[in-house]
Amino acid sequence: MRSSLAEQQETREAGAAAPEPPSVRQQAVLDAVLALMVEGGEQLTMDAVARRASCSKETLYKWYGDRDGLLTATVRWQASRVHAGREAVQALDGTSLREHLQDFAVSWLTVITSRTSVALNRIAVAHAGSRKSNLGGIVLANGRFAIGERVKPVLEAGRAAGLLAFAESEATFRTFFGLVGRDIQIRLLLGEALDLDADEIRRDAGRAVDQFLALYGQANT
Amino acid sequence: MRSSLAEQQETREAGAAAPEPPSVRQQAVLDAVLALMVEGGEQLTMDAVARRASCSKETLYKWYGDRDGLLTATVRWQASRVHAGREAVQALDGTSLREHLQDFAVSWLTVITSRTSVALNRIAVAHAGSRKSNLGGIVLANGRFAIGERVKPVLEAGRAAGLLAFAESEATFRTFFGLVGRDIQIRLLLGEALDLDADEIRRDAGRAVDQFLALYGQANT
DNA sequence: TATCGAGCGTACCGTACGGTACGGTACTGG
DNA sequence: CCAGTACCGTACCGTACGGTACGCTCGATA
Repeated sequence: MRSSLAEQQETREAGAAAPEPPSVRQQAVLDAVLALMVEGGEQLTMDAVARRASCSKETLYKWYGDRDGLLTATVRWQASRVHAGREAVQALDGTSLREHLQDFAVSWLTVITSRTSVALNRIAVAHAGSRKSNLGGIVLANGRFAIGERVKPVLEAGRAAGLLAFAESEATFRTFFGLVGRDIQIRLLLGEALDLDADEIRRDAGRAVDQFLALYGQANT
Repeated sequence: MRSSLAEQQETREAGAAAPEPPSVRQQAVLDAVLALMVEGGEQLTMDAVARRASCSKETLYKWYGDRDGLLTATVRWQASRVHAGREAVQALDGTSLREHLQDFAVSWLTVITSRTSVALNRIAVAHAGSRKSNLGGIVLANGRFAIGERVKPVLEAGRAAGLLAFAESEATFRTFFGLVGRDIQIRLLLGEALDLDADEIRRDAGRAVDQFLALYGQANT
């Protein structure tokens, strides 16, 4: 865990860098890629993408260089859509802290259980095995790390308000992350068909927040 | 989550079924596959396996039918090695409960951070995308579900001894699972290079057990 | 020693897929 | 009206890889 801190930083950098926003037509192409990924049946070949997007392979290569470039652009494109703006955190009381955490938990669960996320993560994981162009880094940067950066200020505001007690916000966030996600993501990635509906997600999130506050909360929560 | 319970059962069945134990020579072949997976550099092609194992492709096809069969056999082979015998749980006191949980946490963290597990899970995840022969099911059955089945009796014994309070052991185990694993597995699968040494694992496990007991423990723990 | 099966090494086949080339069309600016 | 540009569709190339065929060696059995 020691050796990787610098690398995480770099990863986050790399993932955040957006070379240039795709044109409308290009977005359509990337959406076609996403659609193919989610459907999964088709083999996600350049031919399939071109057919699906009604464009020529030559154009794909012109725009994205090679297959990896296309995949990378797709991952970035999806990432750019997920980013909800990070609102500034002001004064917190017990209720609003709980609500914030609940929101994070719900939106995180919603994301990781979505067919898009599962498909994208599968691609990225598979890719991480064979090196070159780290999709994994981008996915991490825009998923796990992005939400971490959004949650930590809330935790710190909670601490400042005397609602939470903890030493390192990173470690504390990771506990929160574990309580929320548990075994869900790995089970989905490995092909299990658990589909949580909005209600179950809300209940799950609620339980996670309760547990988190039981561990880190102070008196008046 | 409702619809998948029967399927989980089935998955577990499927994963547990061992058709026939591989001969020594066959084990050597499977070990060669594992080695290639872990090294990752090579492309895990049938040629590569044959070369590495010093056997002919024809033999591979004779023994395993096709590439999928080989992969499946490899996953099962690795699984068969991980299974530590499940010792019967007798009377627990606070200390021995804590020790048991600590052991589980340590061994789980050790497994999921091992290069073998990461490589294997990558393969299985990639495979889960394209259907057919569910490696994912096997990995789940022998990883996540197997440890669940071993932990739950301990939890129940702890409850019987008045050391723990909870309603469903499955849900309780999942919380434990989340507290132990947090974001580690997904980060590793996505290619991050965090390598925990034995010491960090022990500390991590200790923290997880502390937190778990804080949530579910009764007085005298 | 003759026979046989198991299995190694190598050569081979078919195909899928990444990547390139090119002709044809529509739109834009002069 | 004429370049020039962008891009679609299709045909094509090279190669990597799954799967098969075959000759050869070696150890076991009679």
